[in-house]
Amino acid sequence: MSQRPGSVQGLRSAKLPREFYLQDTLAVARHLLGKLLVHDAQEGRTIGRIVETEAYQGPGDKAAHSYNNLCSKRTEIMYGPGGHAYVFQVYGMHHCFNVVTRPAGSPQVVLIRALEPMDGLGLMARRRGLKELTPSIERNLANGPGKLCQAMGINRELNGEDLCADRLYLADDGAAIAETDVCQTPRINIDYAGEAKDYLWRFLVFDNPYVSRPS
DNA sequence: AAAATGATCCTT
DNA sequence: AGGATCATTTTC
Repeated sequence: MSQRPGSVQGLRSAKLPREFYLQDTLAVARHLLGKLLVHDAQEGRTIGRIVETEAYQGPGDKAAHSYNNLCSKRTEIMYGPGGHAYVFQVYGMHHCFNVVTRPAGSPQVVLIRALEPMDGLGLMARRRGLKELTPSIERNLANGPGKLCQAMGINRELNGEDLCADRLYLADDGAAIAETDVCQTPRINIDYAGEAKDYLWRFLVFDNPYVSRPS
């Protein structure tokens, strides 16, 4: 079954414009819920709907890689303009995909933590090293930052990628998450971050089966 | 040059 | 609860 570029399952979808990413980081994290993440790779197209995010708000945020304006080879992409990919490797084996927010000079990002698989599920399963696709496996395809990168084929080669271009981008297909369906919790695995560990900067869709951890 | 540290995932 | 596994960062 073929699909026109710019359309998903028959519905027209619009790529998010640069201005979207320049907003306040908490607003970006909130409004990325329900949006589509699209990767057009050589091996095929994969699409997932975002159901969980975390905001990392720059120099004053002890959990952020850019805390204290730390700028290194790894973090330099965060210091550029919003709307670019920040991809890094953790624990030597997993990748994390972040969206850079705010104008240049303000090193803030939103970590994408979980997706509901929408298209290219076979390819996602193959990349994840899974043989079959049961509903239970489908829920485990992209319910974590490392797993979604593996399923979507996102690695450091895509670090710095312009999300307003055609390879890797986010899109709005008209689906909206109601305020009453948005949960906020502390961020995951940042116990080292002092008082910042309690900030409610994780956003997830209430009762959604594709999140990394239930609300 | 060497040691420490993970924005994770999988198995027990 | 613990181990895998290694790039990046921090410390000597």
